[in-house]
Amino acid sequence: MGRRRQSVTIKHVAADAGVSLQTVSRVINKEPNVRPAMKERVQASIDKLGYVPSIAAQRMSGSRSYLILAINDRDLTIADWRAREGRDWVDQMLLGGMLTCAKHGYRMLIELVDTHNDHVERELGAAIAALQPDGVILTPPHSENPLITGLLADRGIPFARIGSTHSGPGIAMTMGDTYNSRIATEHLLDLGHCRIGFIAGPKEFSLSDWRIAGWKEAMFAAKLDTDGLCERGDFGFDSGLVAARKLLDQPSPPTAIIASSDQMTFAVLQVARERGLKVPEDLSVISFDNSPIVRFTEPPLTAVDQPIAATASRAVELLIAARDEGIPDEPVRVRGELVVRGSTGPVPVRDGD
Amino acid sequence: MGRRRQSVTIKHVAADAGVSLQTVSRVINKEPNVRPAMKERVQASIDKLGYVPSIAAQRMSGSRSYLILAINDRDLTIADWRAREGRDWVDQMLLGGMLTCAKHGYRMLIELVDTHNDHVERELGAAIAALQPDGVILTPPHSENPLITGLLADRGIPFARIGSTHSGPGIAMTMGDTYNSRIATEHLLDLGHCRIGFIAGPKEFSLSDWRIAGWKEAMFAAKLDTDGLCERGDFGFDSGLVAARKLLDQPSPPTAIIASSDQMTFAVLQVARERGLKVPEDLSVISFDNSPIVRFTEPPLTAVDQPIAATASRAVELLIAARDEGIPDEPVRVRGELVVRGSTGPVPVRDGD
DNA sequence: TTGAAAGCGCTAACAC
DNA sequence: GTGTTAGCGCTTTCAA
Repeated sequence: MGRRRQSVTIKHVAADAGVSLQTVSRVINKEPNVRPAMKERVQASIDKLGYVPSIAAQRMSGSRSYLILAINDRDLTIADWRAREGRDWVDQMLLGGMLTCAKHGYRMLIELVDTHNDHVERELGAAIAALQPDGVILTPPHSENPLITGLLADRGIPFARIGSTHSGPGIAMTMGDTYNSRIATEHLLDLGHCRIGFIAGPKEFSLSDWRIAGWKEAMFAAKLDTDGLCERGDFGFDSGLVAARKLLDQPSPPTAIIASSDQMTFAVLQVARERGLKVPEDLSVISFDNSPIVRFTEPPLTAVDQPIAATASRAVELLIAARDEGIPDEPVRVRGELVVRGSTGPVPVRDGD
Repeated sequence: MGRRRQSVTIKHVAADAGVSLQTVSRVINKEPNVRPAMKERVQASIDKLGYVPSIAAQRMSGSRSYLILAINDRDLTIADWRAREGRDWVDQMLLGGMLTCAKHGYRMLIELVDTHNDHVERELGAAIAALQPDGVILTPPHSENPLITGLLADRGIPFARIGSTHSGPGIAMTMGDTYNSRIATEHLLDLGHCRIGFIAGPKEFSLSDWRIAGWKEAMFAAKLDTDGLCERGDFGFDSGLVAARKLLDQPSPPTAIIASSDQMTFAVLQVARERGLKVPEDLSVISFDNSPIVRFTEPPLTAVDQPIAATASRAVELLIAARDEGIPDEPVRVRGELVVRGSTGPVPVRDGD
């Protein structure tokens, strides 16, 4: 195989343009203090020779690595991939992240890290040491893992915490969970629903409670009661079954249910089917996530779309800008939207009312 | 921000262990000619200090970059991501590729390249120059683009051509299209079907014809006629409609149809619905791809599963091994399998027969 | 505004 | 078996 060397290096360009390496470097990095004529001459050589700087060399000499690391939970991600149930969280991150990276000459690299592991630090530390990324994007549940945020802060690497509003190091970002939950609730209120149940996610995720807050906000604004209308699940199907049954077993059951994940919403659908409740005639249902499959259920689900791509894109921009401009000290909010499909309808008229 | 330096370098380890840099390097790279006791001492220092080599530095010194580049078609990939229709081609590549990379201390990086572009070479050349990957995975339609394969061959970078059996540079790999198509056909033959239609992909993809070949093999083996039973589409829904109508408009229409993509299969389903044909009672249908959504149609589709993860994983292994062992000169086949669901059934008994 | 020198962290080549 | 030297391609000093 033989050792591979860069075919065109900064030296070739310098020789071709008849200038020093330094001048070429200045042109590459768009530094000031280069006479336009000089700049043009160097650029011409660059184009002629098809020169592209080696990021390894750039990184070596203490400059940027042009790498952004997107950290995802290993087990969750692999489980999703293997399940092949159409969840496209990773794809949406790539869509938003990669394209924005490309715009700035950066690359995005996905790294799977096991949160529930004693060696989180070792794992992440190794990735950092090996890759020397210029920025890191953390997704839940990593975003609020102090071992991880601490490590990154120590190393002085800019990072974004998606799904976290804590103050502290890094860029706090949310996908507008409170807002999203509120507009979902308002959609149901507009349809005349008064008893709106909510199936929340687990406490470990901050966003679980933000979503509850959005729902309560809307309910309180409409002067409606929320007692007994909130159950918790773990985002999974089975937990959704339990929660849905609890909600619908009440003497005065909800006429609409918002569930904090697609899987839990599927569970609501199943429980409704078991009890002969038609969706949306007897029960309206709204899902969170809006992953591809929600269009293939019967009926297709009205769902809160998580703006994953937009958030990843914004994160990349902020991370790249962090070098020169620092990071915002307020949480950055990227709002989602409600996609109305067939699972929500007017409140049913109750027999005997 | 200040320039970030590696916190623990090979020097620290060398100093801690009281040996030369070279010895540490030898231990890292598992080279022979290091006395076990020495090796142990060095390893102890590595562990103690939590040392991880910088891949930038490794790459700089003419060694490996520990990077594998997976090239995908830009437009197709972005369109899939935006459409959010659950196609998980990229995820499956990551699943197979990333995990196998990780096993060997490599990383996989996705790069989007526009095939139908004059600057393919410039685009890919830039990625190569910037990243200096140790290997490249090409997917259709890049796999058979001579501009791309030529460039890679020139640069001496090992690469895998998925979906290509051409001889020539690089590792030719297939996902067993002929075989897959044959077993799909045989499944239908076992169910008693004799008139089995086939909707192929476009000529630009070699695999289109391999699939036709597999279907014909099975049909010929069963001494059945294939005349007028093969139409071509472009993998898209609309082309599937046209093809399905042509097939079903015949005086003696097929009782089963195999379509070369999920979208074209959906089209078959729709045409069947239009004509009041029940699936699978009146018409059996088999899809290629087995992307997540095929489980959500009515009925769920019997489908040929493309072993994307397994192929990516194998590609990574071969690419990493290429450095020391060279590449296989025969095409590497990774076989898919037929996933039987609800869209295939016994041949219908025709009225009046 | 430009250039020269030093060094980033590591490995290949060679010496011992 | 182990150490020494030189150099990868680039950017950061600093000098002119």
